[in-house]
Amino acid sequence: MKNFFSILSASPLFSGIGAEGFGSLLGCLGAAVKSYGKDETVCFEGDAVSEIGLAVSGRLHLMKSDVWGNNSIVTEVTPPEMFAEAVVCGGLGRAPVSVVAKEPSEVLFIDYRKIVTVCPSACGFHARLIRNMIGVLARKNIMMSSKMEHMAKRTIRGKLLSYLGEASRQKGGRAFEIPYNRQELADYLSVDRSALSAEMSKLRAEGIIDYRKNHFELLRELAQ
Amino acid sequence: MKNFFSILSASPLFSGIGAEGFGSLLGCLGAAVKSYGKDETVCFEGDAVSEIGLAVSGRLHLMKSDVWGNNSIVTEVTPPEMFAEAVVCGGLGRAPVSVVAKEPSEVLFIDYRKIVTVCPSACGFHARLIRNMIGVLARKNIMMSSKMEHMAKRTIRGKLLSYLGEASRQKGGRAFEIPYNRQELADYLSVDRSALSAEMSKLRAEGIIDYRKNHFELLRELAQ
DNA sequence: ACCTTATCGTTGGTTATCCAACCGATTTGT
DNA sequence: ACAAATCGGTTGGATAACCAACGATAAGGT
Repeated sequence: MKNFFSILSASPLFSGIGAEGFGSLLGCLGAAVKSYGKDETVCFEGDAVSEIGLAVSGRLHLMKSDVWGNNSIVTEVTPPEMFAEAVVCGGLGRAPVSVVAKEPSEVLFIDYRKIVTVCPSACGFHARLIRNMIGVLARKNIMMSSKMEHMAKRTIRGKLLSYLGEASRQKGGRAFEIPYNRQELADYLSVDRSALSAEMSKLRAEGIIDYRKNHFELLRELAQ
Repeated sequence: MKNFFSILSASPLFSGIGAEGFGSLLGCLGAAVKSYGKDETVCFEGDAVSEIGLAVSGRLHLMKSDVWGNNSIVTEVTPPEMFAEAVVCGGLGRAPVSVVAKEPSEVLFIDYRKIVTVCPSACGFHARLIRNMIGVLARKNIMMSSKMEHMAKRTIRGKLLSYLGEASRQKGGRAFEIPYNRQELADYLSVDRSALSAEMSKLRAEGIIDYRKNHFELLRELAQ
C-alpha cells in the first residue's frame, strides 16, 4: 500500500496524470480500495458489476466454471492490470468470470459512471482519464484481433508464420525477438508445445526461418 | 444519401442522439463524407490514420496482403458499421489493413481528437458520444474474448460445445437458436464445414445435443 | 411442375495434430 | 561441484481434422 501511487502511475488508465492529480481524481471518482485474503472471492460469475477493478497488490485469477463446476483459469491479473473493464464499459452488467485472490490482494474499484460523467469540479484530469480508458479498450481490441488472425489458421505452420510475420512487421526487420518461450508461444497459439517445436524444426530445415531461443529470423518471404 | 440520418441513428456510435443532435454534432466533429467508386481504395495498409470511418452506403472490404501481395479479406463492412476505430482510438496510427470499396460507397470520416476533446460549445451530445464510443469498443472486446475462448479449444467438439454452452447461457435456456448456418458457424469457429457437420451428428448420436437447422438443444450438462 | 440453387449430412483417403515419453542442454540453487 | 529443475527438440502411435466428392432435402424462381 505504501507504493500505491507508483502502481497507479504504472497503469495506462492513469498515464499522463501526475501524482498531483491522483488525490483530486480519486476523490471525484469515489474510488475505494478493498482487501482480500488468499482464496477469497472478489466477484462471482454472474454477479452484477458496475465498477472497474484495478489490481493494486497481490495476484488475482479470473476463473470460468462450466456446468459441472470445473473451474478453469482464464487469466491472471497482477498490478497494475485491470479487470472487468470491458463488461462494465460495455454495459453488460453481469460478470462472465469469477475473480479470486490467489494471494492477499488489494483492489481499487472505480465506478464507471463517475468516469464518464463530467465531474462537477470539471477537473482537467477527467478528460485525460476518458481518453486513457478508450485507449486501453482499443489497444486490447487490436491485440485480440491479431491473435485471432493467427489462431484462425488451420495448421500449426500457418499459425506460426502468421505470428512471426506480424512480429517481423512490427519490429520492422527480418530479425527480431519474441516475448515468449516455447510453452508460452504454444499456449498463445493454442497448440501443443512439442508439435510446435517439431514444426519449427521443419521450417528451419526448409530454410524458411532460423531461430535460437526466442530470437527469430525470416529467411524467405513467407506464403501462408 | 437521402437516408443519411437514418444510417447514423442505426449506428451505436450515435445511439441516444436524436436527429436534432446530428446537425450540431457533425458540425463540431468536423465530419466529412467522401465517395468512392467500385474497387477504389479508401485507405492503404500502413497508411497513417487519424479518422474513424463509418460506412454510410455501399460495401467495403478490409483486406490484408501478405508479403507476396496475396490479398485476403478480413471483414466486410456495411452501413452503419465502422472501421479503423480501434487503430485510431488506440493511437497506433498505422492501418493494419487496406480498405477497398467493393461497390460505389460513401464513408463518413470523424476526427478522433474532435470526439475526445470537449467541444467549445460544450454541446450535451458530446458526452453521450464518448460513452457510446467506449461502449462500442468494450462490446467488441467482449465478443472477441468469447470467440477466442471457443477457438482456443483443440477439437471441433470442444469448440462447438464451448460455443453452444455460451449461447445457451445467454439465451437462458437449454433450447435456443443460433444466428449462423453451418458454413457460417464453421467459419466462425475456423474449422471445416463437413467436419463440423460430422461432429454434430456424433454429438446427437451420443445424446448430448439435438438440433434442426439452427435450432439447438442441450440434452446433458456438457463436459468440455 | 420443373429447374436451379443453397444447405446439410455422409464417406473415405490423406494429412496434421495431439500426447506421452524420453533425452540433451542449460540454468538454478545449495 | 553437484543435484534438481527448466527448457527445447525428437519420436511414434493414436486420434482428429482436412478435403473433395457425392447424395438428399428444401427453398425459390419461372
